[in-house]
Amino acid sequence: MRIGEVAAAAGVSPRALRYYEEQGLLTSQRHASGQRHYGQDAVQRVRWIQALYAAGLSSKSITGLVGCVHTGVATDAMRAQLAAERERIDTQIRDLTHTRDRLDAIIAAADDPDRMRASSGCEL
Amino acid sequence: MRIGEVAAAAGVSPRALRYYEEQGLLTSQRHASGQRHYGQDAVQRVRWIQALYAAGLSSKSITGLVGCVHTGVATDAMRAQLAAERERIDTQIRDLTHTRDRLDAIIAAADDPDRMRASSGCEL
DNA sequence: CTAAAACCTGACGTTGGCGTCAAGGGCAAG
DNA sequence: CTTGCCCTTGACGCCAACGTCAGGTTTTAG
Repeated sequence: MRIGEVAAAAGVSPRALRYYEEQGLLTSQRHASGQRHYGQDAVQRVRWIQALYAAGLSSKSITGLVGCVHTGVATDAMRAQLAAERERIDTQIRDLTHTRDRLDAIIAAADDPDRMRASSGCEL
Repeated sequence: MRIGEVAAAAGVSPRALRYYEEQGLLTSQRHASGQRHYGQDAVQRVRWIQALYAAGLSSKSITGLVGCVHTGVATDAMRAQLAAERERIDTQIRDLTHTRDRLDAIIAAADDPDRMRASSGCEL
């Protein structure tokens, strides 16, 4: 697959894929003319990278995880990083859940004029 | 309370509070000399603002919500925005949960040499 | 064969949520 | 009074994940 195809399939821009390669997150076979060529699994890999970005990991952290899984070898430092990131994400999920619940309370108040008036300044 | 006290209590910098005021997220009483003065509730308000930032809302979105709750009046547009943000956060929670579960699988593999070897290239 | 579409490298632009000086004013303690 | 900490505004700095433009090559469709 060429870069445009992979980008379209993964829902990102070609620029993003070149950036990932620059950061060491994604590799590609180069055709004689210099054009990049990817295997089918590149799409899943890009989606996974996107998920990790969405979870707040930096390029450097992702590089570590990629190297870990790629080589099939996990050092203690890698295991520690995996655990740390996992905990960070877990905390983030709890915080977001709490925020969502508070938003639900505000929405309930906004849908009910009586409670809206009664709760003036309740949350904010 | 003065700006430094509020900042310390909320765990942010005074600079952040001035920035919030600049964005219309936070108001303050001004003393004759120009110094800002806040009520007790400012701390909770700042924590709430932080939670919304952490949930991925922009200053402009937060301004809308603040205005909504502050005036005690919710327009249809405000209700729509509240619902939209709530859904965004809910989706984000599901995505993060999925990412965390995949990380868990990788961690399990990394802690078990046999599965580590067997799953070479499994997720990535 | 040719023209459009897709690709390349390199480099500068963007955005948001502050950090960080710079230069000065105010106020309680010793 | 003065020392020192906290406050003010204004302005530039920062960083990451790309967007975008320039200027040139390659591949593909007709």
